Amino acid sequence: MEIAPKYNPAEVEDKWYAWWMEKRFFHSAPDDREPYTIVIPPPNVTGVLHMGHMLNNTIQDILVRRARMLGKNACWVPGTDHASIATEAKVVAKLAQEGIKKSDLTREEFLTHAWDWTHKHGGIILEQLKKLGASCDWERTCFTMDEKRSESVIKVFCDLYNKGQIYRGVRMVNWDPAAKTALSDEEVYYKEQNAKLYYLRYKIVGEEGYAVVATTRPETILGDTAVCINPNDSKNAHLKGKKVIVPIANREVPIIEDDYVDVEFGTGCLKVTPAHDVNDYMLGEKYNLPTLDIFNDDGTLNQYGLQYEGKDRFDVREQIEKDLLDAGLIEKVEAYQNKVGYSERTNVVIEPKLSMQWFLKMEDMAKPALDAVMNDTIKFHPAKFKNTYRHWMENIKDWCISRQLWWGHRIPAYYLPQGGYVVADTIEKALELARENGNPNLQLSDLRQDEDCLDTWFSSWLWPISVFDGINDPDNKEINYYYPTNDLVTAPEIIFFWVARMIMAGYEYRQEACFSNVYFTGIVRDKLGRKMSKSLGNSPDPIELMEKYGADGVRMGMLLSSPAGNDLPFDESLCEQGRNFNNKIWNAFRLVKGWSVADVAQPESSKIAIDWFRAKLSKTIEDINESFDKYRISEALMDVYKLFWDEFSSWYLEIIKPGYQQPIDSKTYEATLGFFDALLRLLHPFMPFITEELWHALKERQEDESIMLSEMPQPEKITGTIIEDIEEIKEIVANIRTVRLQRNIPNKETLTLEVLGEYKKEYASVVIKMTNLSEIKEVTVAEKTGATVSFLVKTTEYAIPLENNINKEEELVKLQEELKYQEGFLASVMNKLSNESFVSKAPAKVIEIERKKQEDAESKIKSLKESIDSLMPK
RNA sequence: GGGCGUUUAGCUCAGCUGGUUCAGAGCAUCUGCCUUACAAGCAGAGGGUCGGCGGUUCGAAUCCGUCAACGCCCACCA
Repeated sequence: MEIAPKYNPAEVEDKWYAWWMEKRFFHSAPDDREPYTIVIPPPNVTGVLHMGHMLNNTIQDILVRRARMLGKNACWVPGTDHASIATEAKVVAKLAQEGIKKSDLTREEFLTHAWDWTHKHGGIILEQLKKLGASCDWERTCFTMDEKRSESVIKVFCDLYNKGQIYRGVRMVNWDPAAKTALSDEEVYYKEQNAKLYYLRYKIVGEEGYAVVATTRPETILGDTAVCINPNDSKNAHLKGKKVIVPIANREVPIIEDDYVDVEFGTGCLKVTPAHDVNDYMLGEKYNLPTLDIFNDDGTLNQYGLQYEGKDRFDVREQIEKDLLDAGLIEKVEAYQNKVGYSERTNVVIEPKLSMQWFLKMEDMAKPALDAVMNDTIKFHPAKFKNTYRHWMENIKDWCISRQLWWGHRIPAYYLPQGGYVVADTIEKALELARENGNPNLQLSDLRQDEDCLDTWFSSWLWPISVFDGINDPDNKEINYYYPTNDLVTAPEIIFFWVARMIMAGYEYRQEACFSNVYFTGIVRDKLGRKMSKSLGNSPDPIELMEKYGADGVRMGMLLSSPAGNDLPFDESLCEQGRNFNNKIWNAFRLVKGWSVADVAQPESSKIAIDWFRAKLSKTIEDINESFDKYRISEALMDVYKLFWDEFSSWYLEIIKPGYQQPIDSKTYEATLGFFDALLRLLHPFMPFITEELWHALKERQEDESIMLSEMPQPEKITGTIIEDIEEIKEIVANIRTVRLQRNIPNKETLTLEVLGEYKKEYASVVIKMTNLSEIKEVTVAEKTGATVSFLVKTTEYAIPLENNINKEEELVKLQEELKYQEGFLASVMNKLSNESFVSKAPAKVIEIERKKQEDAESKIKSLKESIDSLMPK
C-alpha cells in the first residue's frame, strides 16, 4: 500500500463529515442512557464565524464527542440568535445603501426586509461550524425568533407580568440624536475630551450676590429645576433655604441639600437638570423636582429652549456662552478634561434622555441564582469568576427589558384609548381582558400594541429550556430527559447578560439549575495582545485557516494555549503545530502499516516495550480523565500529545521497529495495532477527522462503525514499577546518545557499556537496541577499562570505553566538577540533618527523605572518587 | 473612584491544603544529523534569586504584610 508522506486534510474532512451526517450519528433522541446535553451559545444569525466561535465551539465539540464515547446519550443543540440590535443595525445600513431610510418604512415593511436578510445570511455561520467538525444535532437547530421560541418569550413575559415581576418605569437612556434611538450601555464608548468648565452666576432671590455653579454644559441651564449644595459645606452655608434665578430662563429654583455633591469640585454648587443627567435625575426623584426636557429627538432645542428653539445643542452652547458673558453672568471659564459618551453607531455625542421603559424585578430571582453558584451546584471554571458573579448579583438592579427597536419580540402590552394597558399573549386575549376590566365596548382596533421590542437576552435567557420547548410544554418528554443540561461553554463577558439570567430562568421555570458547569473561555487576541476585531482587521479568517492547516490542526491550535478563562494570544504558528502533530500521527501510521508480519520470534525488547507502554497508556488515561474532570482541556490535549509523540513514537515504536525490510512478529504487531487504536480513540474528541480516517484504515470495520461511537479507552490497573524503571533506562540511553553526539561517533559503530554497581539488567535488551551496543558488561572498579567516558544515573556509574577517542584531562575535569557539586549537595543535606529544630519538628517522612539523599550522595561521591583515581596518572 | 485578578525560562502557561512530582511543560533557541515513517522530522543541550522589600516557620514560588507593574469588571463626578 502506498501512503502519501504528508497528511492531506482536505481529502478526508468533507468526506467524513458528510458520512457522519448521512448516518445521523449526531442525532440524539431520549433513551435509557444517561443524557449529556450542551446548548450552543447561539451566534448572531447574520454573523460570520470568527476566532472566538472557533475556540468556543471546538471546546464544546470536544466535550460532546468525549461524552458520546463515554457511553452517554450526547446531545448538542445548535441554533442562532436574532440579535436585535446588531441585526437591525445591519439591515438599516443595508437599506441606507439602497437609499431607503428606516423612517420611511412601516414596521411591517421593515420587518420584511429584516426577514429577507435573515434568510439570506442566517445559517451561514452554522454551515461554517460544520467545517470545524461540530457534532451538533442539526435536526434540532433553533432560532430565538422561530415560532416556538417566540411563543415562549411572550408566554414568559405575560407570566412574569401577571406575577407582578414586570413593571413600567421611567429611566434615563442613552439617546442617539442622529439615529433617533436609545442605545444600550454597550453601544456607547467614552472618549477623553478637552472641554470647558463654565462657572455661572445664579442670582440669589431677595438679596445681593450669586450662587456660582460649575458646569460643562451651559445649554442645559434651561432645564434646571434646582441648585444643590452639600449640607456639610460651610462655604455655601449661606445659601441654605434660599432660591436662585436661573440665568436667561429667569426661573426661580430652590437650593436643595444633598451629600451627593462633592464639596471640593468647582464651587461645591451643583445645577440640577433632572431631564438630562442621570445623577440629577436621581436628585429630582429624591426631592420631587420637576423635569424639564429641553431637547427634541434630533438634539435640537424644543420650546423650553426659548429663543434657542430649533437650534442644535452645540450651536446653542456657543451662543449661550456669548449671551451669558454679555449679561455678566459668567464668572470664569476653565479648560477641563472630561469623558464624553459617543454612539458606536453614528459617532455623535450621546444625550441622556428620560423615557418610559419596561423592567423586570431582579431581587427575588437573584437569590436562588446566587446561591446555586456560591454553593457549587453550578460550578464555574475557573472558579475566580464566582467573585465577579457574586458582586454583581448582590448589587443587581432591575433589568430594563424594552428596546426601541423593531427587530425582536414585540412587547405584548396593549394600550387602551382611555389610558392604561393590558398584557396578554395575543391581541384577542388582550381585548377580552380589557372588556372584563370595565371596557365592555372596546374593539380590536381600539387597542394599540406597545411599539418596543424585548431585549435580545430576554429570549436567550430561556434558551436551555426553550430549545426543548419546556416553556410552552413544561412536561414534555424531551425537556424531562435533557434538562438540566450539563455544560455551558461561553465567554466571561456575558456572565451577567446571559449566564446569570439563564440561571435565574432555570430556577423560575424548572425549579432547578439549568446546567452543572460553566466553562469560561478567554478572549482571543492577536500577537500584540489586541482583541481580535473586524475594525482592526487583525482576525484571521477561520475558514482560510482550516483550508491551510486542516480543521484538526486549527482545533488543536486553538486549544494549545488556552487554559480556561485565560486570554488566548493567537498565533498561526499554533495551527502549524497542530498540523505538524497531524502529520506525525499520519507518519506513525505509515510506519506501522508498512510492516510485513511474519511468524518470527518476539524480541525481548519488544516484550518489554509492550508491557511498558500498556502501563504508560493507562497512567496517561488516568491523567487525561483527571484533567477533564477539572475542565483542563488543553492539559488533557497536552497529555495525549506527549503520549503519542514522545512515548509512543519516539520510544515505543523505536524499540519495536524491526530492522530495514525485516518483518515484525505478529504478537508485537497485534499489540501495536491495539495501542494505535486506543490512541486514536483518545485523540478523537480533539481531532475528529484524522482519527476517523486512520481508524478505518487501521483495520476492517463494520459498515456503520465509527470511531465517534467507539468506546473511550479506560485505564487498566497498573502493577509493578515498569514506568519508573523505563524512565531510568531512557536516562541511560540519553546519556549514551550524548556521548555519541559529543564525540562524533556514528550510530552505526557499536559501543560497549560498562556498569559499576546496581543496574536493572532485565531491560538490557532495550538499551542495546536503542543505542546500538555490542554488549553490557558488569565490572568492578579493578576491571574497568582505563580510558572511558562515564556518567551517573541514580547512584550507578556507567562507562563507555573509547580507547583513542578520549581526553583524560577533560574527563577528569568533568568528574571533579561533578564531585564538587555532590559534595556541596551532601554538605547542605548534612546541615539540615544536624539542625536540632529540623530533626525535632519536621515530620518523620521528610527526615527519611533527607537521609536517603545523604546516602545517595555518599554513594555517588564514592564512585566518583574511584573513577577519578583510576584516571589519575599512576 | 469602587471591586476583582495577575506577576514563575525568550513566549504562553502548570505548580492543590507550606517539605522529592519543586523549580516544571509546550513552543522558541542552540548543536549535530536528509539514520529507509515523518526536515511539517530525528538526537542532544542550554536557559529562571518564582515582580521588589519585610515577616511567620526548622523549612516559603506556595502563608501574612507592604510597594510596584499590568489586566478585567462596575460607576461615570458636574
